[in-house]
Formats: sequence, structure tokens, C-alpha cells
Amino acid sequence: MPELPEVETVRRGLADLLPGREVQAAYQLESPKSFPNASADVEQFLLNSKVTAVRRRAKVLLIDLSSDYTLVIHLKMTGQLVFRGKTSFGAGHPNDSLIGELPDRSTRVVFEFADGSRLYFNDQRKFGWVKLMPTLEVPNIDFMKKVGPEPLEADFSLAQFRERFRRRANTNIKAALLDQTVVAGVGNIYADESLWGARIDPRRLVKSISDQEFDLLYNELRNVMNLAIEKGGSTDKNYVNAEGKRGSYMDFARVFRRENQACPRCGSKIIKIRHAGRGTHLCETCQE
DNA sequence: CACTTGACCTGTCCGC
DNA sequence: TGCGGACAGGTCAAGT
Repeated sequence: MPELPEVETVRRGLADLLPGREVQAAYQLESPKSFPNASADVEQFLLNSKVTAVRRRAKVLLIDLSSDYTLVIHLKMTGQLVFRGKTSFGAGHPNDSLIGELPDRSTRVVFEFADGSRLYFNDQRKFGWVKLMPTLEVPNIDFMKKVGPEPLEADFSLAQFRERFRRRANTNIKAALLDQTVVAGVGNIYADESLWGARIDPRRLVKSISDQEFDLLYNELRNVMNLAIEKGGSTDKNYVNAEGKRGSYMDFARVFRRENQACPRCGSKIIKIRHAGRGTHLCETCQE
């Protein structure tokens, strides 16, 4: 669920909240798997270090520390990173807060800062993870070496976009969009949304897509992701930002989770099918 | 090498 | 009301 716009929203929130805070304690609740290399390194390179920056690459969050180590975090499907100030517990949450008192039963890892504030890593389905590693080694992990370019970077060109898809000529366009080695950060929501915007049927083979259609898709993907960031991401079930609040992109979605509703472009009924191993939403009338 | 499928988990929903 | 099964979807390993 957290895709590029959701992870970027969390990043922006944490970038406002964390830098300068000193980690005083870090511990896991119930699930050692969420923080598998929590070991001697934690004591030496995490405790008493200050957060210096919060970065993002694809769907991965990077919290840099003054020790020259980095917390590398993947939220996968149900991960949340929620910050709570020393006194912001319990009652008084804004109406759009999705979660209440923390820790809750999905809390896996807790980071405590010297000023009494805390960062909670929650993850219902336990697919997400936190790893601590030297900052200089982050670019060397397999995922970082394979992952494609950031689609919202100013220098990401249409020519580059088309070029990246050539390696997946014989698969369908939706599977290729979801492939992180082609373009970084696209998941199920924005794949369906951008294909609708470009009027492309998700089942089409990549090699059948024309230059003009790639042009449309390139623009739609960037537009839809920029809009989603502006709306604070999509909250379908679990996703919340760094303050525990929902995102509102789902109010603007054209096809995702809108099966049986009218296509906003042609009025035909939107359908949901199983494709590329995913629930896939489309309008068969205007996506060809 | 290109491509597809299943596994990893838990909570929720649907049909009987 | 209880219960089994399908489903949710990011990534990687294992399969064809």
C-alpha cells in the first residue's frame, strides 16, 4: 500500500520532526523479525546518535544518523511510522487520525528519543523491516543496485522512460510498471490510475505500446503521483503519515477501488479483474 | 535471461 | 453465530 507518494509523505513528515533528536533507546515488541540485525550495532551506532536527515529511495526510507549509520526501513504493505511527542498520548487526537494510543498490537519496534518523544514502527502483517547499516553501504545493497530511476526527478525524461521498458518487451504493461527495476516506486494503486489516465489496457504487451502511448503514460504517472503527494497519499486501510493521519487521494481516484462505479470519462462500468497477480481496475470501454 | 508464480503474514469480509 | 476460504499487495526466491 505505501507506494512512492505515501513513503514520500512519511518522509516529509519525519524530516520535519526527527533531525536533531537523539536516540536514547530502541526495542522490539514481539517480533524480532522486524528488526533482524538489532545487535551490538544498535548500542554502538544507534543509541546516543542524532538524526541528521530523512531520505527516500523508491519505497525505502532512510534515516541518517550522526554515527554515519542509517536506519533503512521498508513499510511493505501495512507498515506505519508514527511519531508521538512526549505529551501527545491518548486523548485529543485530530479527527483524521486513524490510530489511537501507542504502542498498539501492531507495534513492532519503538525508538525513544532523549526528549521523551517516540517513533513507532507498526506493521500488522510483519512484511516490513528495519535495518541498521553504515550509511556508505546503503547504495550497495542489492535492491539499491537494481532499482530503477525516480520518476518524479526533474531529469527523468520521456526518452529514458521508454528506454527502461524495452527490457520487458514481452510482459504486460502493468507487470512492467510494478517492476521496481524499470521505474522506482510504482505500486498497484498508481499503476491502475496512470494506465486509466493514458487509456491503456493493463493487459497489453509492452512491445505493443506506441511511442505516443508511452508519452501519455509518462505524463499520467508523474501527474498522478504528484497529485497523490499533494493529497498526503492514499489511505485504503492502513496507511497513515508520520502524525498518524490519513491521506485523501482515494477521494480523487478514478478507477482504483471503484469497481461497479461509472468511469469518470465515458460512464461505462469500471471492472475489477485479477491480473499480473493483482487486483486490477479498469474501464474496458476507454482503455484499449 | 525473461517471465510467472508462490511465499511471507494477519485482519477482514463473504458465503454457507 | 461460527467457520473456511478468498483477498489485500511489495518484494524476493524458486519455478518454467
